[in-house]
Amino acid sequence: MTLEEEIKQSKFRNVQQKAILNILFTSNWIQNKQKEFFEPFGITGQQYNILRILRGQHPNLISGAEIKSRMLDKNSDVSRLLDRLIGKNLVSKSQCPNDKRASDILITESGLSLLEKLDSSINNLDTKLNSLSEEEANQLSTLLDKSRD
Amino acid sequence: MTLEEEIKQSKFRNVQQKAILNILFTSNWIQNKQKEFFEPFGITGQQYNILRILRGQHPNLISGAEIKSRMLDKNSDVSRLLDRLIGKNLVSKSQCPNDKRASDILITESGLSLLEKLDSSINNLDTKLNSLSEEEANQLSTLLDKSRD
DNA sequence: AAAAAATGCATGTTTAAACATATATTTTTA
DNA sequence: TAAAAATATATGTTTAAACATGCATTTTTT
Repeated sequence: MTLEEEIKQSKFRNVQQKAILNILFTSNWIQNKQKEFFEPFGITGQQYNILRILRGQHPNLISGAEIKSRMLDKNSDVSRLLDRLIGKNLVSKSQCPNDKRASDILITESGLSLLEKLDSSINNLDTKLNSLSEEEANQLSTLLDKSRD
Repeated sequence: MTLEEEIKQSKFRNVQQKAILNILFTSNWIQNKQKEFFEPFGITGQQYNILRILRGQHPNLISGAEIKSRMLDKNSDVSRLLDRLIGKNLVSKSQCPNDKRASDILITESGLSLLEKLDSSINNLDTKLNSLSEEEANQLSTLLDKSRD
């Protein structure tokens, strides 16, 4: 289904504006699919985003600020997102000895094994979320990078 | 700045996944710019989305359900979004005589004149939000449509 | 070294999103 | 036509996002 059909709109100010609406619409569409996917595992897309960052870093420690700088949504309330993950025992936190303001965040064994469970089906999600060829996917990324210039 | 730089990540499961992250990141980026733009006018992006739909329809009446079907975010809480717009006197609501369940929504004069004020600078926003050529913008829309197949 | 600025994080508060449920009405089905 | 299903909206409740502020610590400036 094209954007025009999805939002029942046939006229746009210009093709650039149409592309913007399409980005916003597609982002919502992706997030809805992700929500369905993560729901049985008891986490949200944002929480998954943090767990993935922590695994990428594991077994190194990482601060909250560093996590924030790597997130997709730069406005995230990392402090309370981490609280929720700690509450689920997926993440642990301790004071950083070198910088007493900062905290050392680490993914727990339980968090790692949750991610492993997800790994097996995450490829299904990728293909469900994006049916482009390699070349097309690369083109898309290039255009998105360029559109933010 | 490329996605890799923006989220400090150089490896992705596959190019499709990278494209997905880029869509989500770019959508957040756009929404942040829009928020800045709309802030002085006292409305949010979603509220603007509704006002635009209502102007497109004006002077015809339109139901809440029909508005919802045209919105970018299909999960929108249209009922309370309309309440807020009515509170600002930008929109009016009455019971639909043909279908007593439904409501007839209409943009007010005040709503129309707000949109007119926005029109003059909205093109600046478009160009700020998307620096692609016509051809590239079309390509981008095509790829996004295709990625949702 | 003292003062000023910046940083990392927590937390209070307001606002909105998410989710479920309720109600009235209309449409469909049997 | 009576019963069942679907529709349009409102609203209660829980949860999270948004925004601001505060505090301790570190870094920079003078």
